[in-house]
Amino acid sequence: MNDDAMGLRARNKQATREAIGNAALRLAIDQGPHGLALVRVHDIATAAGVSPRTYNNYFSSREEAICAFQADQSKRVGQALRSRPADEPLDEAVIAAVIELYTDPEPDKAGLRMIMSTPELEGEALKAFTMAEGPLAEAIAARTGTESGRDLFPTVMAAAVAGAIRVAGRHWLEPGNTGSFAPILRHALSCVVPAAPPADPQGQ
Amino acid sequence: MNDDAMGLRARNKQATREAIGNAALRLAIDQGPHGLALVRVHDIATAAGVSPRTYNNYFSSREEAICAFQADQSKRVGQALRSRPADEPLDEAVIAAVIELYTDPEPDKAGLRMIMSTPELEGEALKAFTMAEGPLAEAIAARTGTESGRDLFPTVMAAAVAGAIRVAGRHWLEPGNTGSFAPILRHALSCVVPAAPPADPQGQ
DNA sequence: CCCACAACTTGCGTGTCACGCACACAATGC
DNA sequence: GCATTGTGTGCGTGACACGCAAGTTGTGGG
Repeated sequence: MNDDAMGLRARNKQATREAIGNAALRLAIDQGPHGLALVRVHDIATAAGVSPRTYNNYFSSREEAICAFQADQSKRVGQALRSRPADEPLDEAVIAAVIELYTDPEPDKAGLRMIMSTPELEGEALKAFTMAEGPLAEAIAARTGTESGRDLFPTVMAAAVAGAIRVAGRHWLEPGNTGSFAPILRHALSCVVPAAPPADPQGQ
Repeated sequence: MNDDAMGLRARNKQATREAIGNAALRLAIDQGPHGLALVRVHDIATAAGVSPRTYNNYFSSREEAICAFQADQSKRVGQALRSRPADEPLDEAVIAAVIELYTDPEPDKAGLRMIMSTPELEGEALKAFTMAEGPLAEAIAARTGTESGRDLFPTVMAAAVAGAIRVAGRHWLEPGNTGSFAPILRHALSCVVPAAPPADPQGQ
């Protein structure tokens, strides 16, 4: 998938980035949402097998490193929509793409809970989710034909979809939601995607 | 409006908070989006007439101080919706409330541009806009009757509206948009608010 | 196969910052 | 008036982001 057409350099770079991100997230989860200040840069770097100086060649703050996995996930939403069949209606395509992306591997609940219920991470978490908007808006515009008159539509819809994903995630984390992520996601998306017939109106 | 029923303490506190926020924003605008690192805490505190230590009794980062005005504005969205007549349909009420809030005093374009086009401020800016979601969701739920089955609807719609406001702001700042904020805002909101008949489908 | 070039990692030094702590002072309630 | 509580301020500390200048490891041409 990404082994070819990528030199050794690029692969190593990707690997270290993921190593640092995973180390940061793991350490943060270990300390819990109330002990984030105890996660030192030195510990993250050591756990990832790099020097502290290298760590901040990749990330300029602990928060950014911890939320990196969500940021990378968000970047894939546009691609996911583009890989849907071209004749599929926009609403169905968006819902299918998002659900597919977020259920192939179901998100790590501990990680999601960490970044969504830690006040110090709120800004970076929002940045991470918002990263879906740009590519997603372009993918939507590509489908609708980039109607210049309704220029705002793709961008606004992308923002709405990103927001729905975020809200669905928060809802999924609430105690008592032990089921899978898919139905919650579908329900949330059906609130903002135009003319989307919810297959399960009862949702939660 | 807030002079009565608020002790001397609370009023002073509010005043210093605004003083620090305004000073931070003004200094940031002076340096421009590329010189944010040159805005020192000491300068903000001095400009606001307080000590640096007091500054960070109110804000724990320069970014937070700079974006404070937008955060305070966002907190008023819920209130704005609640003050709409109860018999008004939800879609019209939301659009009217938001437009009213964002055009009574039209937003300061320099300030908006500062917080929306400075990468280092992205996280805090998103936090500021997102602060509208909680109160707004409650206000929406109060109108729809807090249907427990479609529990997600108010939250998702609030997120969509907040996103639309943010996108509209970004669009308004683009060079060439010299008109007022209202029509752009209306156009953006009509993309996410259900069954909203756009009075001007051509928008931009 | 070897070599020059570019990219990446690392250690060090520096300026800035957030925050705990202790104290002075103003506002509040009885 | 007086005790209490909340707020402003100075100082000290620990951590961090980042520029700089090596050393080290991939990359591509001859």
